[in-house]
Amino acid sequence: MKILKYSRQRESIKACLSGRTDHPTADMIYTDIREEFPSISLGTVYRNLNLLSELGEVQKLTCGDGKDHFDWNTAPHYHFVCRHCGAVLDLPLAPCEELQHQAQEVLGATVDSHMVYFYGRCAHCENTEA
Amino acid sequence: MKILKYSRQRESIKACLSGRTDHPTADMIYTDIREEFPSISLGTVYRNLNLLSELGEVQKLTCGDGKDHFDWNTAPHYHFVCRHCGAVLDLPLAPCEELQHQAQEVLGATVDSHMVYFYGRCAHCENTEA
DNA sequence: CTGTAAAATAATAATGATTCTTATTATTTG
DNA sequence: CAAATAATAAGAATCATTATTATTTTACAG
Repeated sequence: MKILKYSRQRESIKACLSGRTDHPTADMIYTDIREEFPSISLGTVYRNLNLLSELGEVQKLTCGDGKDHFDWNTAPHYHFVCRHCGAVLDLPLAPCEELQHQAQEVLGATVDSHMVYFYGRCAHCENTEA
Repeated sequence: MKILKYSRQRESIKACLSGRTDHPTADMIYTDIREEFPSISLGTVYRNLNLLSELGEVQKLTCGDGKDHFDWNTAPHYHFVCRHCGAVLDLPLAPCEELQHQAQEVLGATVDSHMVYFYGRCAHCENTEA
């Protein structure tokens, strides 16, 4: 495999992601980082996010809104997606390992991970708008 | 709401989807249907699939491979995605309603559905290639 | 039947997210 | 420091999907 070299841009992406809990998209991270690196390019953000996700330092979420979201927390956990405002929230619930074992049994496949997405209206949207 | 008028193309899309269990993408359905309707357009396939999914006659799956897949079976059930060959399989497991209730409790949100995707290597890939 | 209004279509342009290409810059190492 | 190579910025290219528009179908009333 390829040798990784240090880059300020990659560090900045990591710092950005570790500092937020809102599961930003590549574009949101790009917007954020341009404050510090006005010349960073969106391609760099994408390349590094994919690299980090392959290295297991970051988790990629495909929650169904057409964009990839990124999560600094690589521990298995579930997510909720608000159909109204688009927010992606962490669920303070222990992931069910039993489910994964069941899936493996029933399929005769090797199952190494699973993702759970809940959909609905978040508490905030429930309380503000009709 | 808009009144639906009959269309051979839509019927053909429904027939195609109901006749397969491999959760095809819009493009796969397009390829299939062109045998019967050589002049059908991809936009028509997309428009009808989205229409059917809004009507709840079809389920849209976003399993993380960048394309939407479609499922004739609208009953809640889980899916497995083979990271090697890309196959999307149904899981013969009862979905866990309890999970959804837990999610709702813990979030104070209205949760109306959830999706579960398992990832790994399917039995077929496990047995054929290294 | 025939005319009319609404819906659906084919063709194709447009969009949005993501990936790729290339020339240049930064980091590491001898 | 200088060579080797990874990472970058800029922008072109790609892929999936959605929007536009002129034309064709469908439904239905007279």
